[in-house]
Amino acid sequence: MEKYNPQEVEKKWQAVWDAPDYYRTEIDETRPKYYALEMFPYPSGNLHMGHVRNYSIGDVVARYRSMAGYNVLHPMGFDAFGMPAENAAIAHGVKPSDWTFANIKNMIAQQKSMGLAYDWNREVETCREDYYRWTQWLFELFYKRGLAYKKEAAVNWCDKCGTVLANEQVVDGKCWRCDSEVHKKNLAQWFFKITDYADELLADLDKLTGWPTRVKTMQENWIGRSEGLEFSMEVPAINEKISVYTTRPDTSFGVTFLALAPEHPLLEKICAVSPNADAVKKFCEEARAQSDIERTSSESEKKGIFTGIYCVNPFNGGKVQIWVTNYVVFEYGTGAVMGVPTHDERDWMFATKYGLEKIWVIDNPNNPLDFANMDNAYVEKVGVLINSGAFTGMEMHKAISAIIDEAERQGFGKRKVNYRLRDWLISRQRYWGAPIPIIYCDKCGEILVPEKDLPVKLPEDVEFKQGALSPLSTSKEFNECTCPKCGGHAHRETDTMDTFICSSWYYMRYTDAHNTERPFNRDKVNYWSPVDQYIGGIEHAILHLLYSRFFTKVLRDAKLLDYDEPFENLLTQGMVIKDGAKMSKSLGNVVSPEEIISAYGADTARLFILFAAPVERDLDWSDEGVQGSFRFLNRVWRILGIFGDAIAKGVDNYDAQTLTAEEKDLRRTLHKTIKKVTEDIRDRFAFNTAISSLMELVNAMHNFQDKPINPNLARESARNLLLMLAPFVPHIAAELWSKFFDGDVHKQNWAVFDAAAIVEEETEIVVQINGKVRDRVKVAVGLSKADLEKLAPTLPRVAELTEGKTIVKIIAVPNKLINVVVK
RNA sequence: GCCGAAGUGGCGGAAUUGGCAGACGCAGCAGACUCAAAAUCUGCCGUAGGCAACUACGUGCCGGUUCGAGUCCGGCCUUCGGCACCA
Repeated sequence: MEKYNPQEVEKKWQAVWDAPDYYRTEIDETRPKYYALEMFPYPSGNLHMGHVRNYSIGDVVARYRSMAGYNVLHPMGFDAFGMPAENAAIAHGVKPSDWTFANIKNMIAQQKSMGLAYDWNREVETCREDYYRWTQWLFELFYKRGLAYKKEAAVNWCDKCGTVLANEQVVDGKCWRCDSEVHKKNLAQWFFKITDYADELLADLDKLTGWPTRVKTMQENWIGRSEGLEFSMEVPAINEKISVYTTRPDTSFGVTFLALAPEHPLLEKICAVSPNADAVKKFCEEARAQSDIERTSSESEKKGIFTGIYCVNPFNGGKVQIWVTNYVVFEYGTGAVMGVPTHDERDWMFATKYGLEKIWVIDNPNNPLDFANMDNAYVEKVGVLINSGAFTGMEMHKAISAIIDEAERQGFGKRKVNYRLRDWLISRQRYWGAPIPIIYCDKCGEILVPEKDLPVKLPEDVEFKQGALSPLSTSKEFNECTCPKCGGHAHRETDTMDTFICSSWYYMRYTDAHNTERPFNRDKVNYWSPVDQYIGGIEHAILHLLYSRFFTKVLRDAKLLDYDEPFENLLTQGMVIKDGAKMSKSLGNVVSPEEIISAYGADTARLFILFAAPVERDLDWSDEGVQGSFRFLNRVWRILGIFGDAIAKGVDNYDAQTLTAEEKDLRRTLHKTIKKVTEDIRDRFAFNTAISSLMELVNAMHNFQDKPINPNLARESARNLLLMLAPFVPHIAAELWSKFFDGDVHKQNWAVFDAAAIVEEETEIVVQINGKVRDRVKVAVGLSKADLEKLAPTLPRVAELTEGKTIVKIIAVPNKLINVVVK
């Protein structure tokens, strides 16, 4: 047989697979469905190794399921709106659309060079009118359901990107994309009301048994649910009430001060009567001038100023000083916090610094506190109330609900659940995104663009200036319009939508990619969804995965679909690193997929990347490792060449009893491998160990390279080896299959495991003395516990080593081991 | 501080249910083939001692449970990730 030439083989099969309907997928009720999905890429222009890893994993899953009898949906598309296209326009004067479509074309060619089994008929590009039309339609759906609203707020602004950002896009006070510091700006912006779904987004994490706990924990932290009491305190001096939120109502009798955020709206009235008004105003201004990083760091010094005004603790009538502080966050809770120095560390520090009163209200009954000599707050969740009126003597957890009940009975407070999660800011002051379909009429105000007028198309006569507000506002043609209601003068919203909106529903569009009446048909989306296996990077643990869950729940409530969660199982792949660091241009450690594919072929690249590390862990790139994978494929090629004549002579159904002992060993290895590879792919995504067992099988076949082999066994082992290789290395598997077998390897049924083949008459068991391995013996399979116990002392090695000692007991595990315990 | 994950040879990693630690691969060493090289094939390859059979030690650290622990329990250490002035 000629030498393995990957370039030739891969070109040949890619041409076959590129036929228009080769991978066309349709609804088929006769087979179970399986939706395999990799996170669609941003069209940067070139695939990197992270993509290669992502798609290789997805392709194994999809190809395996297809051979295992499932009707598999495996689509691909492009998350095509976004900043880089616009930056290219600013830097090089190219149109963002030209730049994007050229990149997509290039990336599709690269994906095809990997031999991926996608149904390209369903391809989605979010920047095309036939897609963003429905993104706008969905915005309108959210709007009609009261889930899209515009409000003025202090929002996150990135100077470098020239746009606002969602909270999820601010990482450690910096922009997720360009890493420059984000600051607050007051702007009127569009929001999606994700907080309406906070409770369900949290509760349904329990349904996601196929998700890594890490991701679920991250979402749980992000949503940040807490239960407590919200109650109001009278401020007699201005005849107003201030609302406060606490998760520790049991400490309510220990309140000695009230801390307000500098943004608190009642401060204006308080200042009007405060003897200290000028200093308070100055303090607020200074605090608000601080950056977000300074404001929210727990290391920053806690500062405050007394307003000179008091409020009343409704539980005991106590007089409470009102302070303004730099550490209370206005956006969370009510922007006002009750100060209990004795049972909160931060309040203790603050009260100590400013000499405020400390009242102990909880004691530890197991280990009473020495109040006179305490130098810290008591914050353990063990205790009994003291100094707390009618609640004195009550266990603290009981007291929490009793005190809430009392506040509700008296009408000054109520049980309250709070979330850290904020509404999703979706406006962007950028060009290359889906325009928000809103018109502002001079007379009628804010109006949705009528459905028949969608899409609101992106204009081309715009200026891309760095730092300019909303490029769309520079297009007069776009900006000026007439009111769809009264026909009068109106103008358009010039912001576009966050691209995370586009990516929140693309996996639904795949199920019905060419629908011109709706985003997708309900029956089709219900047939294919949820996604059975979603595969992507951990960096989307919160952003994309939380937004998509939110979208699914809203669309369910709008009766567009009938399930609660979009992604049944989630696999988060590790990064591809080299020399201990993420591949990056600045470090000069980038290995380009094109380079590897042209040198060794896509099959080698896929095999190496799947073999070198478990999918969830980071993968260290190794050029020697790649060569090892290439060697293995050559080995496969060679042994099948050697087996060639035998394979041709063999038949598919034969009596395995006619095999020699050595041949039976090979057949046993073969069927053990079928079992292991099947379970590793199906149940564990343990591709590395699946491949290692395929290597062992090939090693076992190699034992016959110089010996005659039973043709039937040669045929059986070659056949199953190729079936198992097919999902991992599709080209070489297809080529070798076509040499020895009929049909298309990828359209065969998956390898069938024969339990009878791995049955052995004898098995080797381990003989231990006091838990240490001292011998191995061959015994009949299934030899009973009692027989093994009887056998043990008769073994020469046991007799030798136990001489002069007493056998205390013998532990026997059939087919595994005997352990002789001696003294 | 809270929550989560991880720690095994020179390296990537395996050991799925408490039962032979180090599968498979990489690197390395030795040999075969070759005029030679590449490719290929064969063997060795945790540490220490020993000519060897073998023995002792060995899965981050300390302790425990068990006939038996990489795996279970208690207490730490280190690394990575998330959240964090959230009341």
